[in-house]
Amino acid sequence: MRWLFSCTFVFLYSTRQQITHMELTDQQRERLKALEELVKLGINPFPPEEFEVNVTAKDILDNYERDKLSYKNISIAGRLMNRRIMGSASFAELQDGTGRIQIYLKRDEICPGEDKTLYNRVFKHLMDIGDFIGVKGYVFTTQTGETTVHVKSLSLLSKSLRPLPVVKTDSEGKTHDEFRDVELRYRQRYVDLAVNEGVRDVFMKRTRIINSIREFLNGKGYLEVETPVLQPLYGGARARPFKTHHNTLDMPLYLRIANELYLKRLIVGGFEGVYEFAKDFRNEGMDRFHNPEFTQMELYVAFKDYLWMMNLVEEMVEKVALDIHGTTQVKYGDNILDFCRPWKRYTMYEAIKKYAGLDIEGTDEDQLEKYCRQLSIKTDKSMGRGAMIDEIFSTTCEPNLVQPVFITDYPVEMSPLAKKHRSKPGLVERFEAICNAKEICNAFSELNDPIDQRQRFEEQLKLHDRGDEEAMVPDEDFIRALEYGMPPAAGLGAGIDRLVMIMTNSPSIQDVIFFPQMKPERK
RNA sequence: GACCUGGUAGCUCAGUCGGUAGAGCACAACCCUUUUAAGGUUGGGGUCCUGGGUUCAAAUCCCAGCCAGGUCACCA
Repeated sequence: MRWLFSCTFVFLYSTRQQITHMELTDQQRERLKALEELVKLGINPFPPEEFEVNVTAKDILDNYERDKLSYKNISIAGRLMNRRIMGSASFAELQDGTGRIQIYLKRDEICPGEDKTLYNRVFKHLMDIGDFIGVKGYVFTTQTGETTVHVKSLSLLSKSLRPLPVVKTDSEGKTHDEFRDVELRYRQRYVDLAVNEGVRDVFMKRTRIINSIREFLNGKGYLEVETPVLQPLYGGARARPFKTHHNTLDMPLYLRIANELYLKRLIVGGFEGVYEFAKDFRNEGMDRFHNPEFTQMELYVAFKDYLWMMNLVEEMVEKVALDIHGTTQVKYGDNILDFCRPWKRYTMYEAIKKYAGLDIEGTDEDQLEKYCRQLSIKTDKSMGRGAMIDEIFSTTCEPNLVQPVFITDYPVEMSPLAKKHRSKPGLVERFEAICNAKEICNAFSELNDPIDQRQRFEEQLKLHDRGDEEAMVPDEDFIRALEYGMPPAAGLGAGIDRLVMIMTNSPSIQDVIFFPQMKPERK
């Protein structure tokens, strides 16, 4: 109780300090003055009472014309976004969670008696753009044909003390003074969401995409699970981790870079289909395709292989496109991407033959190094066959892969958790789905042979000792689990952020993550 | 990490050859009863990212730094 009291006291004290000592802009001072005057008039600028809402902006705009009788007695709340005051009558715009609707206020209707303060003083001078208000009244259509709420009573629900950018759209649909500065938009996403039309829609689509995938997987009978974010050993991907420390246990912990090894332990335990939408963390560079924390959906299904998983991925992503866009064709930048099944499938060797004109099947390291030189790809001694093939693929093929495509059968060195190919030595049973030149999924027939797995980990350890910080560290408990026996299984990792980028035509990963990572503001 | 570009009013942006800092929206005051990027009149508002330097004089030129975006590298 005492600490609560002192916290509250410190909070109030520091708030007052800030308000009195912080340098305020003229517009902030105006709003504080308005707030004081409201209090003097007996109006609480932050009232606690519920304001009962019985309709949304979208509901009115969608249905009023068809069903005018239902909109005689409405109550709606939202943010005041624009005002056009014409003496004793005014138009304004109210924005709620569903959209914007025009409201109409007449002095003598909201102030039927002698006292015109509510209109003349409160509405015209003490309320500002950004304030939350509640109105009651009825819906009508103006002379120019705009569906509008005729206000009979008006109340202030929450005062806004900072000026919101005013974004306007003209009759041709052109946006003026859009809140555009990306740094401000990402740092103050609340403002971005409040004033920029379309931003909210991107994030609503993000949730719908995740729901669509979840629905699909639940429909197949797979179980959504949760596995540790804090891991004593990081594994399941090639990446540098974030390291942290547990005080009581006095031991290092890592934020997960993947959850693969935990989900496979669950397959060992007898679950036959498990998935998780996982926040993963990778301590690497950032650009418009990489945020240090990102969302990956991983799925493991017993008794299946990577060929089966390819069909599932096609079905799943096609469903997402249909759920979000109603068609398999999705506009991204200058391209129309078509997710209609079946997608093209190339082995990695076929892709390199097609796009680089090189036949690398059966080539030795010297020959590959020569090819790399031809393509001006830098090589070093740590690079084996696999690494060079991977490099050749990413420089010559990937940029050309715009339409969704599966690339299959990767070199074994790059895939320490994938099962060796049933018929092609040196390769593993793995595929990536690539779209718009970026990987969106990665999957394999999971390696379930504990002896082979131990050897792969040992190979990785050698790479690690040579200075490869991304090489995987051996996980003895995982091997122990495999030794008890894991059924054959197909596994998948799907980059949710990148899928959302594509489905929402967003050029940067920061556009699909509410609060992308940023350096602190200097103050 | 390297290179390129940018940072000016609350927002969006101009700012010429180095010579007292500009516009639109927003804000304040006034007018206006169906407007809609409402309109009209008047007015206020600036650490020109920060710190140095050159100069009689710097938003502007030079150097260093901070933040952001882009390209590359690293990385899936």
